[in-house]
Amino acid sequence: MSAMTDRKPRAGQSRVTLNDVAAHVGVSAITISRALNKPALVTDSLRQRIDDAVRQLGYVPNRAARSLASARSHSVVVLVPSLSNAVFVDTLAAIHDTLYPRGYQTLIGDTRYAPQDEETLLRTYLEYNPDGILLTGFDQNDAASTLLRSADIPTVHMMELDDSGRYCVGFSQFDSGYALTRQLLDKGYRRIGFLAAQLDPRTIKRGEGYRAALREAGLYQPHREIAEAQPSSVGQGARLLDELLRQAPDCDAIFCNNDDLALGVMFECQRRHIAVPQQLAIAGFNNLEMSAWTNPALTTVATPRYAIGQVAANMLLELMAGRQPDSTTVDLGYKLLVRDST
Amino acid sequence: MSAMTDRKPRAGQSRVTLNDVAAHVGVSAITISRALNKPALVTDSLRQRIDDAVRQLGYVPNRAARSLASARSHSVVVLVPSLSNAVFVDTLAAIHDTLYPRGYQTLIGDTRYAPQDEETLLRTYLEYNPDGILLTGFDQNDAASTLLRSADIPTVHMMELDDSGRYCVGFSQFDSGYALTRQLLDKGYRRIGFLAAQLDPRTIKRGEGYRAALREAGLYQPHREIAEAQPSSVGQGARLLDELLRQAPDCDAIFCNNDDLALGVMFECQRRHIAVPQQLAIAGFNNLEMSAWTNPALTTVATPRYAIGQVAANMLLELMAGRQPDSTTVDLGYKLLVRDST
DNA sequence: GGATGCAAAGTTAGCGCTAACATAACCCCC
DNA sequence: GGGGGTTATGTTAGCGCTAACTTTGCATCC
Repeated sequence: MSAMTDRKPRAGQSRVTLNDVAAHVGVSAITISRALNKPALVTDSLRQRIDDAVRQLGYVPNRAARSLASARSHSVVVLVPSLSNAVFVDTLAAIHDTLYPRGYQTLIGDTRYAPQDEETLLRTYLEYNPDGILLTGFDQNDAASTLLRSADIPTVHMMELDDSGRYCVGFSQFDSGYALTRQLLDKGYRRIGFLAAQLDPRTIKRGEGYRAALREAGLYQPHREIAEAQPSSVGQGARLLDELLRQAPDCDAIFCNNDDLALGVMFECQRRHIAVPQQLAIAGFNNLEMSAWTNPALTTVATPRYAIGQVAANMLLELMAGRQPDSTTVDLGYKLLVRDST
Repeated sequence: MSAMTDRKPRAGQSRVTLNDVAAHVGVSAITISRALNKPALVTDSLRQRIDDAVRQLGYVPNRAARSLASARSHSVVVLVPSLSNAVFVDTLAAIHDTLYPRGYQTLIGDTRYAPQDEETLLRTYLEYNPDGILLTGFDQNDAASTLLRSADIPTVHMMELDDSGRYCVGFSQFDSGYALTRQLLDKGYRRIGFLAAQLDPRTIKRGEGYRAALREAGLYQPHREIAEAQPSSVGQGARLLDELLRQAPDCDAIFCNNDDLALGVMFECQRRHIAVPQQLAIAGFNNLEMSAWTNPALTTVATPRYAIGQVAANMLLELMAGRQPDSTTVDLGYKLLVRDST
């Protein structure tokens, strides 16, 4: 009220700044800054007037200026290998849900399973001066590792476990592959095939679990295993089944490294009139939403992807606050879901 | 060479800056800036020395400072309603592929189909001072529209068309729904059901296309239509089929608004021993990767989502460069894929 | 009633970079 | 051989904000 100039932001010119708001309210810029960032430091009535002015002028803070002045960007970079995979999308959702209320913006990068792309993305995103970084797995290439080390920014790895002292939240990929295979063995299957695509480190570790379980049972036969570097997909599942049945026609069960492969296998079985699970049992991995609804319902491994995002984000919050998390490694386990397809 | 100080960046202290590089090379900061941003302005030999120094010191530019000094952030914000939907993921990939080589970083926001979340996200992302904005559809709420207007940043809308003068790249949702229904009618189906979930504006428009086609043929019956506000999913497809068959057991075809619904319907038909397409034809929408591999293969509508991302990003590049695109609206069409499920 | 303390607001300087202008160096040509 | 142009580099200032310190105002207490 009283003698306030009523300039409204001049259209077409530069955006409204803190100084504009300050002039409008009749206080100094720092007071506006405080009212917005540390409201407790400003008297109620003044804060009220400031809030009104902000709204009236349509003030939008400039993050670049804030970041430059405070050396904190309030941004967190998350790199995932794929956005086409529901696993990572669920994790991203959890991360956003955890970080956003705490004032951190999530910057998402899709590395497409390519360490080179991951390095490039990381390099670009470091320019944003993130306060924290969330990575998938430990498969960074040398250049990326060097970047990370010299950037010296709190970092948490997701999905996998490791005891090198790096912060990580996930589950044992090896164990989960082992357990699912063990489960098939316990059900009486003896000629168990394995189909994998993409061949990222986690896929490979699950394959190792499969192999270990079969070796232990004296039933491992290399020709029952097909690993394909192409991305995982339903079509890939159908193709790989064809290939597998050609080189090992007597398989009685198949461990598909991903539910989408399993779906492709299932449809291909329908086309070939192979009864599931009577003639061929099918198991998948990840428990995608659809997997409960296939016909027959798909046996799979439920992975705690939302929880991983939550716990990793919370661990990162601790690190960004300069505190030490209780432990460097959090194992969130996995769960076998035995359904009608096995 | 010669008398260069060999200080290496002091670990633990603040990051290496342009000035550090300048001091190391023995030139002024602006020259380093130029060597990195406009290499043609610096002599080859000097640029070589600068590049070496940058590598040696591990210099990472500070985007906040750059953005503040130049009033250009080299960032583009993209808001999509969902990351669980392959449609938007493919569009995002196209956008990144188009913008990244041109020096723009893509900031991804997931609005979860909620206009309120979209507004909040937009508000936050505007703090990054994006040079351009890509939005999905036109369903921004009032506050978001006001924000957009006063921010005065080049904006392109994706997926839908509109003739209000806003820039957009997409296809006619109404027409595609109409065309698919028409196709079913031409095949001789007379009691065509419609299943929709999510009920976002695009879903609704496709439903209107369905209705128009049936009305035109004198075959529209409201009880054959079910629209559910919950997100689309395979499980939802199974549930909605149950509901539909309860209120309209004599349907001879079903238009599912999304391929994942169609997949759920297909599995549910298998469970109920309903022959597809003999007893019930099924059509989906979007042509997800899996749709070619279902049993029977799914009739669906292929949507040009990658092309939409490309064209929208290119249009945005034009706008950000201050040029006028040839037209405000680009219709990329759609394609009926008639397969065995109808 | 003046020293003390605390709360609320202000002043100053600078984060790291680049726009805009200034200068220096060199070339060309009549 | 000096005006005019071109190219390569430097100087200055400031983008919008906040950290750190300073000032002001006011209540409190012996």
